[in-house]
Amino acid sequence: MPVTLKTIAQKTGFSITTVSRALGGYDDVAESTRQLILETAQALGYQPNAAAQRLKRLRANTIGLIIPTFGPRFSDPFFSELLAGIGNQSAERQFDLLVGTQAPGPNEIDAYRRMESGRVDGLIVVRTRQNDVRIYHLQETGMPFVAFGRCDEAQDFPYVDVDGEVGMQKMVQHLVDLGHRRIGYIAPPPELNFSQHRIAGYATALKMNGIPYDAALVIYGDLTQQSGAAGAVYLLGIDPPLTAILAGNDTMALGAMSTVRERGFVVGKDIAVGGFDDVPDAEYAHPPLTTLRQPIYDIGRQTCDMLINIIQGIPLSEIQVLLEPELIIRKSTG
Amino acid sequence: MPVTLKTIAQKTGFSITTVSRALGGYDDVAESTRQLILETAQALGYQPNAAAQRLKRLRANTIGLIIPTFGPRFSDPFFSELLAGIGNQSAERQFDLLVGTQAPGPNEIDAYRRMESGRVDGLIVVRTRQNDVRIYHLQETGMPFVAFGRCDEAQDFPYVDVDGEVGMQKMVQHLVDLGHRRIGYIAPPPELNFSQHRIAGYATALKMNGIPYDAALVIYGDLTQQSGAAGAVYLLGIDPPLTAILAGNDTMALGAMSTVRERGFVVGKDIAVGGFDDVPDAEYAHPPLTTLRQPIYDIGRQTCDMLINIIQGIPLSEIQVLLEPELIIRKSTG
DNA sequence: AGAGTAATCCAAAACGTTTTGAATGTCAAG
DNA sequence: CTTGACATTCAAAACGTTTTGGATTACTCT
Repeated sequence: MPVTLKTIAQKTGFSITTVSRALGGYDDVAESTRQLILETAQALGYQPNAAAQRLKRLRANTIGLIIPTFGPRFSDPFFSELLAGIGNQSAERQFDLLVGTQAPGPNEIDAYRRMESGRVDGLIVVRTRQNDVRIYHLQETGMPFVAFGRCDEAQDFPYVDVDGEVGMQKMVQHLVDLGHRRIGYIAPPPELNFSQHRIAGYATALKMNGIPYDAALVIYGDLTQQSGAAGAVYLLGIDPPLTAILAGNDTMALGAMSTVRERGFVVGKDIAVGGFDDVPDAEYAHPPLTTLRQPIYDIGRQTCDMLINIIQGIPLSEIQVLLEPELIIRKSTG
Repeated sequence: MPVTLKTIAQKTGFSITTVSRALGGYDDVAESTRQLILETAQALGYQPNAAAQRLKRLRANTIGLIIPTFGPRFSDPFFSELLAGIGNQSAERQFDLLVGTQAPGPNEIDAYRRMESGRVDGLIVVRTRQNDVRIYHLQETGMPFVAFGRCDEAQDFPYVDVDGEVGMQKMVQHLVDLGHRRIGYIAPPPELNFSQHRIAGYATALKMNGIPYDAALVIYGDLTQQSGAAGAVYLLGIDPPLTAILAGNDTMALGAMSTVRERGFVVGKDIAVGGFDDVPDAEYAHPPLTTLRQPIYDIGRQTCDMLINIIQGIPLSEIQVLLEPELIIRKSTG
């Protein structure tokens, strides 16, 4: 028998209207009345019914996030940090966080559709892709969303991201400054928007240093540690030999490090390795990984904040936020 | 202007009642009527309003999970897998998953309270502790819950867990069979219920092999890689020297491996290292980590299933499930 | 004394769905 | 022809909250 406004009304002798107005902070309730009602509500442990509020207000006060979990062995530190940021910020803004788990594929759109019909007021979209069907769907339905990931030429939407191009330029420049000229790159999947920017940065920096871009030194991974390990197997087999391997994210870089060591090389001495993200594992890797820091937790908070502002009709100071990653030099590059 | 039952009613000429009954599968609607209503609903893209359904049914069709994210650098592969299991199963059972992020501490109970008031029908509790205030709170409020974690003597509730005691016995026996007699242990925090079972298993197996239990060879970590690394620093400083280091979870074991290598030892040759969990990182570590496998993804699915069954009044075949972990022997023990 | 204003309180509608307890029409049996 | 049963459809209540548009009373000013 949950406590409702009716319960408090019966207990205090005021109407449901007065109780609602007292609890809601309206100024047309006598102070003595308000105090009595507040004390009674507190004593009875009253909690407003979320369903009733949402029905009346036509608002869910909930945001949605679908994590692209690719399978039972899903493990990506990126999402741990992101979820921590989003979760903390949504709680701070008094919004609920509805989480789904669905990898890209034929069922992906269904997962997004299931979050509709009054369940969420907006969505955070991660790892935006070229001609992303999720984006088209959300734009078509008018569902508010903010992306952690850039848009491409065909789609335009609010986002937070880091400038992968600038970041990769810094990383390549760092390696060139250390004397490297044959630098391999394990790129994220090409359909991901940020992949192209990171490859562009890699290519531009090589060019700026008079080093020809060689497509043979680039292999695509799928952001997992295994694909990084496999990518390094390929890259280490190239002749003339490479002296550095970069990866489009830390997880692949850590995988690449495993292969480098497995092949008998010393990471940072024989082969330099660099990543992107600066997930916590990067710092405690052996050796610690040189990487480009994107503040994943803060980005989580920021995309959440932006989304809730859009939902609440609060104008954004910036609709598209591109952050500059910071080069974190650790022992994996010497 | 969302499509409602009223819209369909106006379009088809039937009442809201008939539309609701047709869509709800009642058998007192003429077949031709039902077909017309279903087709119209489909054509209009009708989605039932979740708030209205929940208000009327007095049910949220949502389960809650609060992830103990300890800070902005939160990264625990255990929760990635767990979330994937819970998320997939809740979608399969057509329940929403509400996620909060809150570390243990003074605000923890508030996070649980915020999930009440009609927001969720039940909760999954992870990493149960001695005299867990969360458990007391949920039992007091009558909120259904299932734990991923055992109960202690003072509390009794439905759970799924792995038998840490049996697991650690297998791991210690494996090391003893390899000739190890001085085995250090980096234990999880003592207040966690599973920590005691794992220490008990470690102590029992030593005793069964005639090796005295030495409290000086046990240090507590906090389940993070850093605490594993620091624990190994302590353990490697013990005289006479240890030949093996065990950790209460893989993440600490991986941290310990870093320290072992940093000190110039060869993991698996000079110092054996073993963990618990078998998170994906364990497999791809360098060297791959010997560990005890608990099927985290499957446990996620199972705790979710049990919780939804409790919510729906479906009797559980087993109220407390204790699984036997499987010893996965990899190169980190030689 | 009367009129106007302000303070305080409340009834009822509304949100969109589900369910109950009907109403209505048709058909068959007596 | 009448009655009862069955099939099909529907009005209204209910869920719990918020908000609108009042009603009532008291006080002040003319």
